[in-house]
Amino acid sequence: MCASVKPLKSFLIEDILSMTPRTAPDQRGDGHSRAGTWAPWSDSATPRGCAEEAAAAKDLKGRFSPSALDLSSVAAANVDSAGKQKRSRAAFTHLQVLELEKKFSAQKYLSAPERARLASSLRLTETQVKIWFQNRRYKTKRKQLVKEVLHRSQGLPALPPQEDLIRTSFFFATMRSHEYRPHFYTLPGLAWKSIVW
DNA sequence: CGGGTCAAGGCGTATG
DNA sequence: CATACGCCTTGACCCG
Repeated sequence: MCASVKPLKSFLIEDILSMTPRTAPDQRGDGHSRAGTWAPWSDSATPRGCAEEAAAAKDLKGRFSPSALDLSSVAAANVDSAGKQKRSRAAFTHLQVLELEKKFSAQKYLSAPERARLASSLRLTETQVKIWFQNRRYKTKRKQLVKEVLHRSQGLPALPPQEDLIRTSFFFATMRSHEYRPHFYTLPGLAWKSIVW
């Protein structure tokens, strides 16, 4: 597990090695994290597997510098000036995402043993794998919905009424959820500005 | 600086 | 009751 504390822009080895273990990122009161599998430092005081993943980490849509060390499962947070813990956001490596996508294309849901296996092989926590699959399913669903709406707007066959209703309501729920995403809002005539999937 | 992306947070719900 | 899921929403980060 290659963890880091923010600012994430620092990829210096000394920065990373100087980190101290922190509390789990998902000490949440809800079901997302009850597995309690967060143990990035569980079997070593130093990050493991960073070197071999560093190359793969170069990509990540060019977000990180070429010299970036692996930021996978960087479920780290630091403390801001107000003394509050800053929320963290892990950045999975290209390799990890690749494997997750591969698995996802094969199956949309994982059993607990499968999740555990995948998590350990990718050096992620089970919670991270679980959340990734959840987010991935939702993303797929959203894409699919918008695609259908676009198709229909182009005069393709309509869905059966009931299903239609469900999907329409879901669509507008999606619209609501993207209140701050103007590209969802040029709806009349569906002159959508920037749907890029 | 605004907008896009995405991991994670939050809440309601289903299941055993 | 514990756990996982769906459905958003938030917050950190990146890019143009």
